[in-house]
Amino acid sequence: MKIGYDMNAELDREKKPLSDGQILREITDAIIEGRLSPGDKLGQDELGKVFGVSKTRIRPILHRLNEQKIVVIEPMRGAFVARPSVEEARAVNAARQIIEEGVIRAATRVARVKDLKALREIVAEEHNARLTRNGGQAHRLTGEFHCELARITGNEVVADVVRDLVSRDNLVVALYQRPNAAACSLDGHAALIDRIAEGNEDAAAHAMRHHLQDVMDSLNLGPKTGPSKSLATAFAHLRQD
Amino acid sequence: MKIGYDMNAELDREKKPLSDGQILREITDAIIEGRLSPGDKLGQDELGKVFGVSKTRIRPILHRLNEQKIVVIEPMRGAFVARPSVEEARAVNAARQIIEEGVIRAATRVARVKDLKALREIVAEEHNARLTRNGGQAHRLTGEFHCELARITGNEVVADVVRDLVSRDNLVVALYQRPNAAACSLDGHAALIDRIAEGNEDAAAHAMRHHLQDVMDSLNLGPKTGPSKSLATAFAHLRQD
DNA sequence: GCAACAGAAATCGGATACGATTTAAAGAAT
DNA sequence: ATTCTTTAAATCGTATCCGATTTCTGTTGC
Repeated sequence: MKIGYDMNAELDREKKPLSDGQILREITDAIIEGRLSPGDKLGQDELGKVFGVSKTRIRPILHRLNEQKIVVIEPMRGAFVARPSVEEARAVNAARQIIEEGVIRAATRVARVKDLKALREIVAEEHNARLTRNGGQAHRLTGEFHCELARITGNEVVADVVRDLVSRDNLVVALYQRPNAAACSLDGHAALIDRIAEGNEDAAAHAMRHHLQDVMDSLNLGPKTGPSKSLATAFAHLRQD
Repeated sequence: MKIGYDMNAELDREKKPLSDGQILREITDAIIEGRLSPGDKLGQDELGKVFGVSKTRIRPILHRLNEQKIVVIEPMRGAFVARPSVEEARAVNAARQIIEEGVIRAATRVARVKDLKALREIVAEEHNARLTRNGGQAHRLTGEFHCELARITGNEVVADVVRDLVSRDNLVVALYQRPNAAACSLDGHAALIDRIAEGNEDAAAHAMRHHLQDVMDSLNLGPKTGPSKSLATAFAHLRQD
């Protein structure tokens, strides 16, 4: 399809110069929510058309996603939605077991009552989301629990690292979808809070490792290839006709 | 700060299209080795001239450094060498204490004889570098020890996280380094190896926390402002006349 | 009929060009 | 003389353009 300058006439009607962060979020959401499947091509020009910007702004965004391991870039070929291997999925989970052990140990040492309260609040929200069949929200809150745990350490750097890992793990979980299994995370989180409340550092660390391992075991690590969808349909909600 | 005027004359004669990774390495090295001081401006055009490329390739590199917190980017103003505050320095060190505790615990569980050998090898190199008054090399190896420790876990993701943290900490140390103090890291590393060899996970974790704390305490956290140098002199070794 | 090859179309990576914004400097007024 | 205003210079962010590489397609040969 040939594009001309007359198209801008329609676009400026609803001024939409999306920021880089918004475009990034749109793409990541599209991937995590399954509107884009692993292996799908992310053409620079095509994405530029979708978001109404030039590929000049698309390219660095794709590189950022590449650093987050959400997309892969093959030189002179283009960008594609990452197809995380089973080994990679295991590696991310193992990394979380290693790093979040240190995190929960530190959190256990410094946790105050209000911190436990915040954690319990998140678990309660998780419970509600689960009851209302709000899978997406529940999924998000599951990650939020671990981020909040990192926040308890009072260390912004640690929180950032954990957030990145959780985000990456979210992608893995979304791709290796689990039909129903997710309740285990609720019990796991409650157990973690109890161990922290007890001030038992070793027990908390042990519980964390097992909790993450449970999440890993609940995944379906068989070969999974979803159908490829077009970029236009994946971002259909952005269109204005 | 004035720049050199004579540097761009003979650059077009050379045939050296450096890769993005090489340019990235050059800039980070220049910052960590002190050839560029915190607050120095990193002009896109100027850097492009230095490396013989267009600013198109410089910009994403600066953004990557920005994500690593080595440079800061102020919108519509430009990129500058990061000037980490004392709080930020403490935060990075604290993050390492938290995360590397998990790392050394995992490493202690799985370490084999060859792994210990590799660690001792690095310590030996550190010792040599210290003897030959090779401060830069010693400094680099100090970080390499921790990266190797992360590598023992067999987890690439963990290794990447640790590498980022070490790189960031290297910048802090380079900025707040006291003239002489650095020998403590040698003894600290040796002690860490001993604890790992003993298989004593708790002792290893304890030693790691104290080792990192020692490094922190050895810094001079008073206000420190180094002299600004020009980009031309900072990358003078790249010139070929 | 199928495989191999050649040319065309498409797309990526990079350089140049241009408007927008900030910074620096020069000039006028009190 | 100092300060405020205005104007010029520099630099950033983005769009457009161009060569290089890949992929697709149509043809040829066996």
